[in-house]
Amino acid sequence: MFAPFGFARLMTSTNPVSADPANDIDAQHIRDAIRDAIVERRLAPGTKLSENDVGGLFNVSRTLVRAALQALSYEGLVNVEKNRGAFVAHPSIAEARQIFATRRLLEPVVLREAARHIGKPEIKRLRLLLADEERLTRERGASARRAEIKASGDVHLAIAEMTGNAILKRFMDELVARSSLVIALYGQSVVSSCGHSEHQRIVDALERNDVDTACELMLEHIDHIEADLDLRPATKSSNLKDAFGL
Amino acid sequence: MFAPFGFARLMTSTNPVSADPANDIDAQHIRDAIRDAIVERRLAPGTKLSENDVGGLFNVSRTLVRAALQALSYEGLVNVEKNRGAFVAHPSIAEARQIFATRRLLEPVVLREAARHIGKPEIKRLRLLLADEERLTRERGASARRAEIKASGDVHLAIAEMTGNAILKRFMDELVARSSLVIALYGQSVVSSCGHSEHQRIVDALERNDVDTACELMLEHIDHIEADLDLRPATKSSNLKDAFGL
DNA sequence: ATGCCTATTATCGTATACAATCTAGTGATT
DNA sequence: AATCACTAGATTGTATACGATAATAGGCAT
Repeated sequence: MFAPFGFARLMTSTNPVSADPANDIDAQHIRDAIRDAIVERRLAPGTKLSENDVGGLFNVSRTLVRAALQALSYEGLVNVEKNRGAFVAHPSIAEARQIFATRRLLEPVVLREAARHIGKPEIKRLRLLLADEERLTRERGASARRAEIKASGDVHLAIAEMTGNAILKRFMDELVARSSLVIALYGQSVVSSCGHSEHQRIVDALERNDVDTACELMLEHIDHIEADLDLRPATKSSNLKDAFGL
Repeated sequence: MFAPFGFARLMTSTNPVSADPANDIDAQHIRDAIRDAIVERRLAPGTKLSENDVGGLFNVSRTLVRAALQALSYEGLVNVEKNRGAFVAHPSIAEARQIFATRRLLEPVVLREAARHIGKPEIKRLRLLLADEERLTRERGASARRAEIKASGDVHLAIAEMTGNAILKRFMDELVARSSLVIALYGQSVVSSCGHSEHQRIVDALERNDVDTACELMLEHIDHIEADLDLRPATKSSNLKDAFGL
């Protein structure tokens, strides 16, 4: 069987790999490519990631693909089922709630920690990200939509990076990536036009050194994202929907 | 070259593997064995984990060993250097500080979250862990010492588990494991006789539902652990020490 | 037509093989 | 004596091969 449906989504359109002469692709490269594809929702939750098919796309053996999939499994973006294969994670409603619960717990901590290291240049960098995000909001097309999703996460990650704490940053990496998966599954609106202005207000508060307000806004922001999800206890149709949508 | 120095420390003494008939060892098994060895400080930071040697110990091929080492690398317990091999992590002073800084940020959050789910049975479970810990404190010998180290971490992990949040729990898993590594490297006293009574007071506070005090005690506890470390900027001897100690 | 059983095929799990890279040791040169 | 160059050995990186497991399809009985 061939890659069942547009597996080529895995590749960024500007980066054809087949017949690439200087082709030094390693496991990390593959891992990043798959993660980007998942986070930008080019790969739907539940999609099977066959070792052969992925390897074929990148012109590498299963060995490297396995390494990449194993790493992604550790990040919670991929589920590896023994003797069955790897699938793009398909978080349950309980997991979805847990991911957002953890964000509500961690983001204020991150924000306060970041605030201690934020000065003029950091604010400037955040403003640039916000500008990017806003520009994408106004553009049309699927590609802009994907970029917007990524940009929205990047704001949170940039703040995490400003803590200067690599561990904290990595925890946030995981949470943001998995959130994207949850939104892909349970999101209702195309979201984030509201999300953007909220980011802006958070940065405004940071600029005023008003960390308490920034934290409150952050919590509201997370609440709004979660409110846009349909986390009701699985109208049984979800099973059917999977069968068809896939 | 053979396993340079008592590589057999990797194996738990009660679990001989060679010539084991029902020998269904997988990557996870190896990963756990190595992690336990690191956390219980049977393997010194910086030790090279040769794929051949480890594979030989478990009677498996390099394939499984590589998978295990890769997973451990993601947890921060092992550093994999390209084309050079895997080494038990040897956290720098900066990393050590970061690990404890992150614990100071996270543990209060974890504690408050856990407190919401803690009732009589949870307190009872913690008391049991404390009893174990105290018993080990009084026992003599290296094996009791190792068990004590593990027991001390288990108290923190049990609390994390009581949050009911698997993600948070995993974050704490990583932090506690890496802390053990830092203590192995920079610890001065054999520690933890003080640590135990501090755990006890934290649980006491939890039992009284006095979460604020529990958090304060937790922060003091972490401070005490860190205070026992020698995190001065590297008397250059550390390089020499490696050469000899290994 | 439905359900159960078996044979086939595809995919994964692990070991092995070979190529690329690093390390150590030897000897020549300054 | 110290440094550099080079070769031999060991170790890792990646591909491939083979056995094990699970999904699939076809035949038979009900």
